[in-house]
Amino acid sequence: MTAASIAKDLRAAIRSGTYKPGDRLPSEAALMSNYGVARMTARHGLSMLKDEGLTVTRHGSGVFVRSFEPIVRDTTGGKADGSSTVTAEIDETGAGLTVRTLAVTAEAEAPEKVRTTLGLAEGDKVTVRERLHLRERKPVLFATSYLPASIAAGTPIAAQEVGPGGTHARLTEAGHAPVRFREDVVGRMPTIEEIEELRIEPGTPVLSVTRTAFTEDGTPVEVSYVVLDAGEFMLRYDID
Amino acid sequence: MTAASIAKDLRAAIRSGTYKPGDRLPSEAALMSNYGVARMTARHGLSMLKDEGLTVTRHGSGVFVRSFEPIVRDTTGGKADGSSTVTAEIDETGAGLTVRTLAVTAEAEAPEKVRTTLGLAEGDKVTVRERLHLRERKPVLFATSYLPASIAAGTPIAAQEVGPGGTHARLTEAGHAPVRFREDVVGRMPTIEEIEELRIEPGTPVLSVTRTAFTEDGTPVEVSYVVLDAGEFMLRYDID
DNA sequence: GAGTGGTCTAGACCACAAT
DNA sequence: TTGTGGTCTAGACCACTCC
Repeated sequence: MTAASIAKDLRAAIRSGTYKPGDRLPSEAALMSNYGVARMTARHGLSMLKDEGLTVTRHGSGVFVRSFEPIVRDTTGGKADGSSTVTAEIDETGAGLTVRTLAVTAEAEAPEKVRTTLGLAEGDKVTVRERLHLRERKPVLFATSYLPASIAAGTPIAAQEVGPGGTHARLTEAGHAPVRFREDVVGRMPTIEEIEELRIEPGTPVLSVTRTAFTEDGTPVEVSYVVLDAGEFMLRYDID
Repeated sequence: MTAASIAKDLRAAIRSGTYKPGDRLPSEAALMSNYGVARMTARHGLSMLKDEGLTVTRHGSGVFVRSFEPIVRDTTGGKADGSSTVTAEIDETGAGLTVRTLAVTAEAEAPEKVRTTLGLAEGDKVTVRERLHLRERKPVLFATSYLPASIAAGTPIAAQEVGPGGTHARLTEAGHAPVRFREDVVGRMPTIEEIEELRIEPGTPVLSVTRTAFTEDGTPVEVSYVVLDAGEFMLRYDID
């Protein structure tokens, strides 16, 4: 019962404010002598806090209390001016958040899942856009968007630079204005790839958002798979 | 590097379908002899998968591949008929999901956070409702709602049974129809209390939703703090 | 009873940080 | 150089599951 009780004590101390965000917790050696336990037991106690997302460990320097200052990703229904979620994100946080377009493929095979969502036939091609959002150099969001190549190929959507207003503005110009959106949100632990790509701290989940855009007549024109570092974001939905 | 490589091998085997949801992974003893490592090393490899939410361990019986079949919590903007999110949840999943009202307090002190959100003065009382949602006996969602006692006290909202249509129907009858909602969603690891209350598996995050309901003139009439087992839910938002 | 995971000990060597 | 966390070994005892 000792590892758990070490964790319990430290957790209580963090909650009560004895240790504040950024503070260093007692070292493994200190816990060993304070509690009279073996090193693996002290470590286990500390690792529980890490798995709860309460602390971050810095090799060679210590275990520190974590802080949470989320970026607010505001997804408002109201403004039907074509301003996308992406721009909303940038506006919200100002200069701190930057977007990097990683890759654009004008015509690619559609994965099964995408084909079903977009209602495409086998063999139909899609335009793929991959982008990464960074906050102060740290990657915080990774998104892959798929659009029917029959709509997007040959437009700026299939180019590296989409132009002002983003893909939604281009879709509107092409007569496929997206007016309804569906976002499916799940929370889960990151895959190894996501841990590397987003440099996610142990004990931090991701939010996985599947976003589908529909035109007025209900035709899906874009599906995006967005993975966000849950330690960096709050999703805000304003409804009705 | 051995614990990590055991995890890597097993992870790959799970992804490729060698081990399917519900299947049992090799025991610690098997991994010890297969990889020629000490028990703690084999355990550490397995614990990585658990922390990723890929597996569940059953004491005395083995380590098993986990499955994910989410309840869809549909939060549609459209239907302005007073049907609440709660009923939507029930409708979605049918008989599997039940709601239990844990406690109702007609007049209570408002926590600082609640007072600010609802725009109350110090000393103003609130009506508090706590409820728990269960899926096949397992608790999956815990919610605490706060309403100004000046509105709710003396109405069925402050009673154990709110009646048909829920609190929103009662608010509408009382001339405080909630028509706009804000949901703030964050993902994080559960607290110890949440792990116990919702019986959350290790490696499973929670979704924490702060929901605020506003009347036509922008007055907040209810704020709810909802914690969902992320291993059980998908949040769906239909926008515009 | 045999097999499974849960916890703990006591010690070793390594890698990184701060000084 | 000293102190920090990261990893691994070899063994012990316990608690739970299934036959």
